Amino acid sequence: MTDERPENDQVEPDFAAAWAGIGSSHKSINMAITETLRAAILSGKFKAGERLTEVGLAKAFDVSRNPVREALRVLEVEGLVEINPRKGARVALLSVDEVQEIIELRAELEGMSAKYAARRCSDEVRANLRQLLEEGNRADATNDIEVLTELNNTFHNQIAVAGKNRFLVGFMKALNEKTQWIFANRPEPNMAGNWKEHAAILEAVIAADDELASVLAKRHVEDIGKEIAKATEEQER
Amino acid sequence: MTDERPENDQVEPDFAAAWAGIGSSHKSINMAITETLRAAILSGKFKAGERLTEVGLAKAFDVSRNPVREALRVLEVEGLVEINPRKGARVALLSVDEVQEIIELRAELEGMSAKYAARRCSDEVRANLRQLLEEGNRADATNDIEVLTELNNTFHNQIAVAGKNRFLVGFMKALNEKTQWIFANRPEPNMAGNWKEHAAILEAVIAADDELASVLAKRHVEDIGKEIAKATEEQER
DNA sequence: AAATTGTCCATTGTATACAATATTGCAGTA
DNA sequence: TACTGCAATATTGTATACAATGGACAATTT
Repeated sequence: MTDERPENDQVEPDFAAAWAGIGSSHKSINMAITETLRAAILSGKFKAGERLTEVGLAKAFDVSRNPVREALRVLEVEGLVEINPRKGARVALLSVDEVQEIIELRAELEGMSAKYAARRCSDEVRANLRQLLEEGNRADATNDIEVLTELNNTFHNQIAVAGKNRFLVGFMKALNEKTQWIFANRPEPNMAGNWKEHAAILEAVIAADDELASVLAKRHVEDIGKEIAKATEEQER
Repeated sequence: MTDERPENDQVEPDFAAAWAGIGSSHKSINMAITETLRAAILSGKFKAGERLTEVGLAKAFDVSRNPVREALRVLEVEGLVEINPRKGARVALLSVDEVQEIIELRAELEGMSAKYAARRCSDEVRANLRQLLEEGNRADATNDIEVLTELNNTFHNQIAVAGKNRFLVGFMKALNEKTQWIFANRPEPNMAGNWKEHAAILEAVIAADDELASVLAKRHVEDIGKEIAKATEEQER
């Protein structure tokens, strides 16, 4: 090719503007559909195994089939959709074994994240975690469920990010989404005492006690797994 | 009617034939393109950061842009391609930090896999691992590089599968691919003694010594990381 | 009745067409 | 020279069209 491209072609590192979609780069339809579909699946709006026809979705979104197809391909890679060539797409199914495997892996990764976070978080991140801890304690004291579930999510994300491994963050995000999905397809489990565990982990991370943070985080996810198992059993009856 | 399809209706593993459209009733073009592109990127046929225009690829494959677009979306989720809305796709870049993070995470996951494999592998799997060990030892003794690199790949996969966690297998596959990619973009590192480490891990797994297997596997990947670091340094000069 | 075949319809796979946006090249100006 | 404005071009985003496949079901055969 004649065209030798200069290497300093990087995207402007102004995240805020890019994120807000202010500049020229607004979201394309296929991305919007991907996000909407993902949210719909994770929240249980589509039943597991339900068929997802391209025309059906295209009509629902009032777009052509192409953006829908692209979204489905993406969601397939993410494991939320299952595509059989020339047969179509369905919402993926999670077997009981797979649920266990998700929890098992998440427990390990969450422990790893907490370990790294305890070792690596800067003073600034530490301050953020402290603030998160206090907010959570307040919400827990007043039993503000709404705020608590919100803080629960930010908790897991902050720990992961503080661990400073982008790929670990990505994997954890995927597994967290799947956990959310599992919950959406089961009777609401008992989340009482959940924040107490989060608080203990946060304190360990803030204190830079990597070993304790790791053990607590791992056990925390295993506890979640037990709740899921219990909920699953009850569902079977 | 006129053309009776041959009874041996299996998917022909010969990519050329499938590409020619002979067995086109099974593999769709977008999948074939995804695989071809993935292999091309991982093997370094495309330079990191290189632009991937839809029309360019479509012409190269002699297809329309749609299958190419779908392939690019998939590869983006896998982290091999970077798409900027309305600007196009390029081969993703791995920073030095990201390379380190990949190795760090791979080391942990490989250790985890080995641990699980040692605990869980059935007698049948154990027998397979024994066979793999012997084959590898033979190839190592005769210094058969070709066979060794092949066995290296099967080694990592077998350990992962023996760990009996599908999601762990998936994550490891992604990280292994990225490692392969890293190697493709750097001077060939020194792989001598590589099989020796594999053999030690296999022996530990076969002996159901989970702790040893875990430590050895983790260290093995860390050694690979050191080789990469060394190769990177040399490249900088 | 069971198995087989043929036909229709729903759906996916791919190509083409057009619209929207980004990039490039260049004329004109200070 | 350096720079701005603007047209020309390249490229992506989306819609539509058509071909190919698969499944359901009636008609036919055994």
